[in-house]
Amino acid sequence: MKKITMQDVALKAGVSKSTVSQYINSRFEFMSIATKHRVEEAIKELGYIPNHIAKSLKQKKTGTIGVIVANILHTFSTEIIRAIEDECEKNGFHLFVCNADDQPTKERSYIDMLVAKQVDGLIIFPTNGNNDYYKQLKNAEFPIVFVDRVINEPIFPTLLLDNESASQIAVDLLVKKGRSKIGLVSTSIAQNVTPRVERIKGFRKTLVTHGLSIEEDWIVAEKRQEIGSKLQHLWDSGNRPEAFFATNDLALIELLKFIKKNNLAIPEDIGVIAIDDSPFLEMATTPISVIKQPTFEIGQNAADTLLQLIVSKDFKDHYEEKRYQPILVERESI
Amino acid sequence: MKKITMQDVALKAGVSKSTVSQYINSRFEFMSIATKHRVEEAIKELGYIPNHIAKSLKQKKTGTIGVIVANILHTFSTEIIRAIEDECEKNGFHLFVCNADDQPTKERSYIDMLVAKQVDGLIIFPTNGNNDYYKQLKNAEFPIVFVDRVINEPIFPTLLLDNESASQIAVDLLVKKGRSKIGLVSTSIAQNVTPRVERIKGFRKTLVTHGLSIEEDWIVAEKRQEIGSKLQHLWDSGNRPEAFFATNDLALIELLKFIKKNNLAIPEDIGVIAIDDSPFLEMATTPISVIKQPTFEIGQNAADTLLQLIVSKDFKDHYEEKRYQPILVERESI
DNA sequence: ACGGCTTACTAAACCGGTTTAGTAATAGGA
DNA sequence: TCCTATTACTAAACCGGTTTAGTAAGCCGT
Repeated sequence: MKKITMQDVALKAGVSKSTVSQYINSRFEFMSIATKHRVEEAIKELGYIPNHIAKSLKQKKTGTIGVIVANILHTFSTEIIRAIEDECEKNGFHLFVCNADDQPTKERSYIDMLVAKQVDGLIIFPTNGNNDYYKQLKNAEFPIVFVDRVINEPIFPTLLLDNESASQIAVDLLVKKGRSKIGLVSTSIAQNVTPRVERIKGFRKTLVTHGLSIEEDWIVAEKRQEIGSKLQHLWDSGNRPEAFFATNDLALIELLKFIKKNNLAIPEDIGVIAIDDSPFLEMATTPISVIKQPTFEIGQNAADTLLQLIVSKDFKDHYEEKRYQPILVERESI
Repeated sequence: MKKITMQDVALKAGVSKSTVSQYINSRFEFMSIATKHRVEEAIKELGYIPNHIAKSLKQKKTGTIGVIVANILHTFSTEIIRAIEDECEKNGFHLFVCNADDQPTKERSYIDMLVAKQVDGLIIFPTNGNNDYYKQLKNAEFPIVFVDRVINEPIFPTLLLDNESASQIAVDLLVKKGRSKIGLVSTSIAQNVTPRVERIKGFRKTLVTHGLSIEEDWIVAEKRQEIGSKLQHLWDSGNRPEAFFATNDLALIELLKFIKKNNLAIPEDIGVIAIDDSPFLEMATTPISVIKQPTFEIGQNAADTLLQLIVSKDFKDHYEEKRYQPILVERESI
């Protein structure tokens, strides 16, 4: 069935397609009331829907933004995306969301695809394996904002949690509650992922600050599927921490599975604190204490920063990282 | 900075842009090796990235699909979307995902926006307030697949859970475990949302099948924010069920909050079963029994059905609903 | 009455890639 | 040597909306 175009509307209304375009874009300064009504009627009668593809080709903008997430399984990622979506929508932009699964090759092909689709800008949770390509895009003055992770050079605005601070808050609270034997659970740092690396660093620093020794065996940083067995091994060795600090939600899930499996009571047998929240943690039998990221604010700022870059085209040589303060939500698990 | 076009590449390689287009589209049948290499070199040297906008205008297809979710807060929605994404990606399509918040006006404006962006098809979790518009799109032979909810006429393929069966499985299990006083918790049915309505219907039917009376006060179907107080009221009245059946994950969250607030033990003081799962339910102190939807299969089939409709353009007058069997995951909460 | 300015509208070029019909050169067979 | 078919490549129209420069009519002031 034939698609209705402006030409069809023009013929129906007895005007030119330029006039129809003026009408569609609400440019009425030099348009008579009679013309206005005829075009309006024709559009209604024919059920005309504009084709944004043609408009985008001419105007060299699409009103779309690409978001490339390193690992969408993290709850905080989807929360940040929600905020980005809301902010973009307010400004007439829509998102393509892609999940790179922490793979640089996947990330690269997504960047290519999104650039080919002429997105107006990108928000990337970078995997850290495409640094040269990021530079090329910088040279091409393509608008990008990084979120959650830092790359080797600050060529684009970068927004992320103050990770060391988050760890410090966690350890400070554990110590305050009388816990001095503290373990840490993380997903793998093999790829040098910023939050994980920084959180472990913050953990170590704060232990030292409290005059506590660092028990290397109590730091579990593995692929998700291996966390459980590593924790079991540690537990069975007899030299056990009194509490665990999980550095993200996926690590927490594995930790809770381990705790369940060993029939441990929280906080009697083992204390628990984690970074990132979930609705279920609040209503667990023992509600879990967490350190939240201000995900809404991060997402909103990321979107605003990108939209500003898109409009202004004002590219700086370097950008200062923007760090966000973590938020303690103290419940009953310590 | 000027964007590189095929014309630029053609000039650099000493060929026409038609030749470059042939190269880009891997049409080498009538192309000499020398030409091939010259074009390849030029593309590499200039860093040419194709503009899919121009391509889409000419070919009248964009390789994008719109997904409009009625309420993205439901975990199963995001699981279905993940499956749709995976399947679309295999076939070279990408998604715009929009959240209608159960509002027909929002849904309508998203449909307009996505059609204007020339998406090749739509997957909609329909809100039930745009039935005339769906018909217009059917008449225009625009490819659509509905998921999770049924509208008044079967004009597009529709995939959803066998909701009554899901409720039956829940009630059957509760009865089997000796529970005869059973309450139900749901989010609001004010908008006649298919799953909620059908699940309550299935609940009633199965109670009757078991010779159990239907206690109207024990059926709580409210806006999410009002569930807690309604449950409290019911509980305080003294006439209490032995177990609750939550018809979706958001209702379950409110139920668990209520249970927590009243310091009730699961399953000693109250039994719990719900439709839809979450990682945390497995590792709760009392792991919660659930009835899962085969979300991956539903999503994959929805994507395949739409892609087939896009390619074949074979529109039928009517379509049979496709119902998916629920899956019981029996844990310890009954 | 005439000239200049404003109003109302329009023709056609453009955005960038696709595709089709056309052209030129070459090779092979009669 | 000539004719036909194939190979290799290209010019230009097209997709649909935007935008700019142009045209015509009318109004106002001199």
